[in-house]
Amino acid sequence: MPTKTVRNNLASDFPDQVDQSELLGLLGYNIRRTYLVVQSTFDAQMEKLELRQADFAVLSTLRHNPGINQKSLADALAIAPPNLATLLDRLESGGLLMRQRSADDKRIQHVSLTAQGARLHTQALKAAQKADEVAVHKLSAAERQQLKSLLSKIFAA
Amino acid sequence: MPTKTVRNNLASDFPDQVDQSELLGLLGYNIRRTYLVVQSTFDAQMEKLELRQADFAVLSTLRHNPGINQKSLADALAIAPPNLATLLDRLESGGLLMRQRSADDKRIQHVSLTAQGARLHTQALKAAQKADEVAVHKLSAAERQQLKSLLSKIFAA
DNA sequence: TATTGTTATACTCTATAACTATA
DNA sequence: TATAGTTATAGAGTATAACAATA
Repeated sequence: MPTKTVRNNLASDFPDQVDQSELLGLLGYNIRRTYLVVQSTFDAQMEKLELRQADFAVLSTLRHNPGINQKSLADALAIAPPNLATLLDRLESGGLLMRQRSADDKRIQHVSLTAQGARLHTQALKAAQKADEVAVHKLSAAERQQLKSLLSKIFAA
Repeated sequence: MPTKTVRNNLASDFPDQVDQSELLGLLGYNIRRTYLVVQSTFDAQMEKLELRQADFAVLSTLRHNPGINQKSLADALAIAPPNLATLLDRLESGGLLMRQRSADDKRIQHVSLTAQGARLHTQALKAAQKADEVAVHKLSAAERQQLKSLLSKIFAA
């Protein structure tokens, strides 16, 4: 094999030799890289339903908390209120949810899924579970539980 | 205490009652929420150095792989080449790194830190380690190692 | 023809300021 | 005065297409 060929491949072969030990020693970097993988797996599974990550989080929360107001929804999902407003506009236009002004306090909007929204949530949940399965298929059930427990210690209030 | 006050606080108190069990049952969502926390902790620590997450990843990789080419750097850090090009432009303008056209293959740029870049990297590493410490302070040393090991099973090739 | 790197561009996500209507 | 929600907008992050230079 000619030396030239080896030299030509040097650039693309280099990645295997890249020393990333410093970055990989940082938990934050491991979480970042894991998030990138999980995110793209999720998006791939959810593509056919035309739902984004935040959309699914909203559908799921509405399914289990019908009539929740937007402030609570925004807080629970860590979405800024202006961004939630436009997200809800879009899902409402698509017939997935309804907003109802509170009679007690007319500032408040109560949000609920429509029947169509509930049906889509059922499908979306399956897709999300499938994405989870694809992303963490290398982990045993015990390891998955362990990972969830460790992560929740970091982000829980 | 008047009933009215309680009713006024209902909206903001609702979050504590929000049922998020479905979302929290998904590992992907746990990783997403953890990433948000870690990211903002990192940004807070790195703010005074005016470095973004990808900037630090580049400085770290250059420190340990001087003369690496942009293709390898892009692959190693999962950054798209056009985005890496502009990122390097910015760091080069700031005097943190140098690009040197390869003599063997004039398509290739070899990238290295300047002395100033190396000094900034040293400070940035301390900030990154501090951010790690702040984010995962609730975890024991054994748990941190365990978490790192579980995460790397998900994102490693 | 294929590869490295660049430019231009667009799209999504996120953050902030200012406004309304209600309380 | 304070809060819920909205509008408008700006910024950062990411992705793609097209190109120049070189192999």
